Amino acid sequence: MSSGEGLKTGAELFADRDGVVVIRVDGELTDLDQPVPEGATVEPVTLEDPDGLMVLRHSVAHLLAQAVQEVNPAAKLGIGPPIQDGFYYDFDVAEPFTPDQLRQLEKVMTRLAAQGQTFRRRVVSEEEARQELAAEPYKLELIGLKSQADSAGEGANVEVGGGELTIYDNLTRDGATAWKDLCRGPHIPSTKLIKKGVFKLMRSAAAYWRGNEHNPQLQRIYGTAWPSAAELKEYTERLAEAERRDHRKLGAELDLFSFPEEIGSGLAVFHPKGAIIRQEMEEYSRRRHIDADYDFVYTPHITKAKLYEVSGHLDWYADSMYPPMRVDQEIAADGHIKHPGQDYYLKPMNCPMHNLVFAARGRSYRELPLRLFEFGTVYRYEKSGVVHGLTRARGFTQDDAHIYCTRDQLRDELASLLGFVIDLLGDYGLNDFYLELSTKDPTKYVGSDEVWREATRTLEEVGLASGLELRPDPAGAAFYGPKISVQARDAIGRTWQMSTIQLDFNMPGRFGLEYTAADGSRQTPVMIHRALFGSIERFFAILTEHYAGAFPTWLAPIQARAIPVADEFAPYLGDIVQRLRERGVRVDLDRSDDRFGKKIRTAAKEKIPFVLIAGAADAAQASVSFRLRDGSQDNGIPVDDAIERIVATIERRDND
RNA sequence: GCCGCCUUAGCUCAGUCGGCAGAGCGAUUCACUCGUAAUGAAUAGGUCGAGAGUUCGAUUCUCUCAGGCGGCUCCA
Repeated sequence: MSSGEGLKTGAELFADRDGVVVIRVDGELTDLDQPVPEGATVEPVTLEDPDGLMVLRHSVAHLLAQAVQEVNPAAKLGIGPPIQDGFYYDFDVAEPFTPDQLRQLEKVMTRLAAQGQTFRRRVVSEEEARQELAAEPYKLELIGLKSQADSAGEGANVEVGGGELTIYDNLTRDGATAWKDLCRGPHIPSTKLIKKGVFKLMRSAAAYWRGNEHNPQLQRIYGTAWPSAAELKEYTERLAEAERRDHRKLGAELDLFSFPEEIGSGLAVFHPKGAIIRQEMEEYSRRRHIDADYDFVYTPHITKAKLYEVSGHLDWYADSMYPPMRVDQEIAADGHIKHPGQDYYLKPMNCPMHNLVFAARGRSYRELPLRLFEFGTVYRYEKSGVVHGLTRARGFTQDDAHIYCTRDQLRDELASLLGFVIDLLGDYGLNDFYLELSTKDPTKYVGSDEVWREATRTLEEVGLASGLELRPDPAGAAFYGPKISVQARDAIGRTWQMSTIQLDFNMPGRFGLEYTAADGSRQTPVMIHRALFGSIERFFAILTEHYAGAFPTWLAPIQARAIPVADEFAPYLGDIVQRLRERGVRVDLDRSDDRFGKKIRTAAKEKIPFVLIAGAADAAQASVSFRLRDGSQDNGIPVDDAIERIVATIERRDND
C-alpha cells in the first residue's frame, strides 16, 4: 500500500460507530486501519453483515493456527478459510489431533484472544514472503501458485488471491509480533472482538492438501464462530435438532428400515412401516405420472457388459460399478479356456435399457414425446467411506424416466417438466426451491461444443422462465449433457439436491435411436433423463428428516390409533376402528395391558397423527376425543364427524 | 479409497488396570381397569462384531477382516 498521508482510515471515519469490524471500500472489504482513498465509497461492515461475520471467522481461524503453533511449533500451516457456519484450518502435524487437544486449544485461543492482539496488514514482495515463511512449505507452495490462484484449490484464494502478497502480523500490546500468516485478509482489528463463548472447535478430520486425493492429507480442525454467545448456542441447538431428525436414528426408532450387516454395506431392507410409507410415496407418484402421459416399463437388474460399452458408462464409471459376473465360462481340466462366456453387470442406471425399449420397433414422430418411466433399482459400488444411510446407498431405486422428443419439442417439454416437478414435490410437502444449472466439465465430456451450447442455453432459458432462483454450477454436468437440478430447502433450512433434469444429445446417437419424421426422413431424437425423487430411498430419508418422523397423515404408517380409557370401552372403539378401516384408514386399537397414560405415551412416541380416545363420557354420547400429534385435544366429537375428519385429512394430503 | 474414532442384551449405555458380564427401556407372564407422555412384580434375553495371535487365562492387549460414525475425495 502506498503512503496514506492525509487520508483517514476506516477506524477514524467510523470511530463513533460500535461494532464495525472492517470497511467496504468501493465494494472491496478492507481492514479498518487502512487509509481510504480520496473519493472512494466507504461503508462500515459489522458482524451483523454476512461479510463481517466471514471476516470474524477467518480471524478466529488465524487465532486457531496461532494456538496450534504455540502448543506445537512443529505444526506446518495449510490454509484456513471461513466457511458456512464457521471456519477450518489445515495443519501438517505428526499425530492427528485428539478431542482433548481441541479442548486445550480452545483454552489457548481464549487466552490469546483476551490479550487483544491486533492484526496488521503488511505488503511483501515474493522474495520477502519466501524468506519469512521459509519454514512453511505449504505457504511457499501457495506463493508459487499465486499467479494461478484461482486454480490453487478450495479455500486457497483466501491466502493468496488478489493483486499483492500480504502477511498479517498479530501484534501484542507492546508492539511485538506474536505470530504471522500469509493472508490476503482482511481481518478484524483486534482479537478482543473474539469474545469468550462465541467460538468453539467442533472436530478434527483429515483433508487432502488443496482438495486433491493424490496430495498428502493434512489434519483439519473445524470450528464455528458467531457474533455472540447466544448465536453460538442457537447454532449448537440447530445441530442438535438435525441430530434428532437424523433419518438413520428415526429409521430405527420408528421401525422403518435397517441395514443388515449380513446383506452388505449400503443395502437397506424396508420394514413393514417403512414399506407403507414407501408404497404411498410410489403410488402417488405413479398416479401423477400416468396423468402426465408417461408410459411405464420394467427392465432387468443385470445386463451384458456390451450395453454399458455402447452407452459409454463403462469407460467413465467402471470403478463405481459392482464388478462383473462371468457367466457360462468353461475351463478345461488342463486350465485352458474352452468357452470364454461373458460378463454381466448389475445395472448402475436404467437409461440404456429404456433406449432398447425405444429401439424395439420403428418409431414415428407422432409418438413423440415418448416418456418411458420405471421405478428402476440400480446398484452402484460407492466407495466405502461415502455410504451414508439411505441418502448414499449402494442399491437404490430411481423414479427414472427418459423422454425422447424432437428438438422442436424440447423447450416445451422441459418447461412443462419443470412445472410438473415443482408441483409434485410440493405435494410431498417441499415448497421452497431454487434451481442449479450444471454446465460442461471441460475435462470430462463427449459431443460437440455447439450441441452443448444449444443444450445449455435451452436449459437456462427454461430455468429463468420458471421464476425460481437459478444458480450456476460450472463444470457440474455429467459427461453426456448439461443438467438443471431442483434444490429444496427442508423444515430446518437445509438444502438438498432433489430432482435432476438432464439433457442428452449424445446417447441416442450411440444407440442408433431413430424416428421417422413427417417428411419420411430418419431423425435422431433428443433424450431427457429425469428423476424427481432422485432415489426413492434418499427422498424417503429427506422426508423423514423434513417431518422429523411425524409424516403427514397420508404417508403415516399408522394413521390413527384408538385407545380406550379402560378395557370395557374397547368394543365401543372397536366399532369405530372397523368403520375407519372400511374407509381405507390405517388404524389400530390398543388393547394392551398398559395403563391409559402409557398408551398415550406410546402413541406419541410412534408419532401417530390421530389418537382416538373413548371412555364413559364419550361412549354415552356416541362421540370420541381426539388427541393430536402436537398434544392438542379435541374432545367429544360425534363419531361420524371424527371419521370424516380423518378421511378428509388423508385425502387433502395435508401435514396433519 | 484415505485419515481418525467406534462395535458389550432388540434399543440406549455402564463395566472388566487380563480372572465366571451389568442397568434402564423394550419383550414375555401375572396382578391392577385406570380420561391424555412411563402401575407393580416376576421371567427370559449375551460366543462382549468375526477370525487369528500373545498369555496359565482375552470381552479387555496386538494384527487382519466386516459393519458403523465424523471428515476428505467421489456421487452417471
